Amino acid sequence: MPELPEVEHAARMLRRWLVGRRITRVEADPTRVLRGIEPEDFARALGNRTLESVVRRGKNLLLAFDRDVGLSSHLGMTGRWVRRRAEDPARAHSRVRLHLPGGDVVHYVDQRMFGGLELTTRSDLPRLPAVTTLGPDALEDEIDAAFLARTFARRNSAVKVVLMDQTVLAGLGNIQATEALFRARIHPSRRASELDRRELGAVARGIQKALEHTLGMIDTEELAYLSDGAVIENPFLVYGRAGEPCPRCATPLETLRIGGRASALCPRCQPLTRSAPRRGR
DNA sequence: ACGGATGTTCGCGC
DNA sequence: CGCGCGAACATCCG
Repeated sequence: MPELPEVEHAARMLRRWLVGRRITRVEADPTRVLRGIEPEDFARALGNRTLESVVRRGKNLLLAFDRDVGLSSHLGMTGRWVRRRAEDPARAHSRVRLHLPGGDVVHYVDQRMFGGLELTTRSDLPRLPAVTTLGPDALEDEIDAAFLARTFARRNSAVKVVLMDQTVLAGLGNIQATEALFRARIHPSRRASELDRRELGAVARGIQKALEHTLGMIDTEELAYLSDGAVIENPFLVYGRAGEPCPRCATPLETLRIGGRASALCPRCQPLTRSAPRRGR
C-alpha cells in the first residue's frame, strides 16, 4: 500500500489528528516495528508529548514533538496510520496506539511489520541515514527532463529499477514506477541511459501524472486498499492488470519480472525499441 | 499447497 | 565500484 501518495496522505492525516494535541498515553506492543527500543521506553518517551510538525521525505514520515523528541515512521509494505475511538473493538495488527484527550486513539497498524518506528531527537530527524541518502522528492522537487538526463547518464540498469532507487528519486515504488512508465509509453526494461530527451520528458510527466492521479483517488477515498471498509476495484491503469486490455489500445497487457518485481506493461504502447515520436498529447 | 504481495537490506558472484 | 540475483523479514490471500 504505501508509496509516496499514501505516505503523503498519512502525513496529512497525522497533522489533522495530532498536531497541537497532547498524547495522554501510549500503548506499544513488543514487535519488530519498534527499532532499537523497548516498548516501555518508547511509550514513556512519547507520553505527554505534543506533535508540532509532520514532514514527508520520499516514503518517510518525520514527526517533531515538543521537548526535542523526534519520531521517524516508515510504512514498509503494509503499514498505515488510522484513527479509532477508545471504545472501538481491537484493531487487527495494531502495533502502537497513541491515546488523545477525548477518546480518540491513533493506531500504527502493520500486518507484515516491514515498517518501522524509530525514536530520535528533532535535530537528528533530518540526519537519519534513511533521509540523508534520499534523492530529490518525486512530488515536492521539480522532476523534469533535465534532471532525469543528469541522473540517468551512465545508469545502465532498467529504467524501472532506476526509478525505484530511492537514492536517485525518492517516493516511487513498484506501482507508481509501473504506472509512470505506462503513461510515458516507455518499456520498463529500457536502459535508463539510452532514453532520449523526448522520452525523458515523457517519463517526467508520467511520474507527475501517476502521483497526482493516485493522490486524487486517495482524497476522494476511492482507493480500495486505503479505505477500511468496502473493497473497491484496482484503481490503476496497468498495475495488477496483466491479461486485461490496454486502456489505450486494447492490446492484452503483459507482465515481466524486472529487478525481482512484477511489471505490467502494454507491449504495443511500450515497445522495447525506441518508440516513434508522436504528435500532440 | 504454492506463489505472490505496495519495501528495504544484505550477502554472493561476476 | 557497478550490477544482478536470491533470500530474508512476517502475514495473508487466492
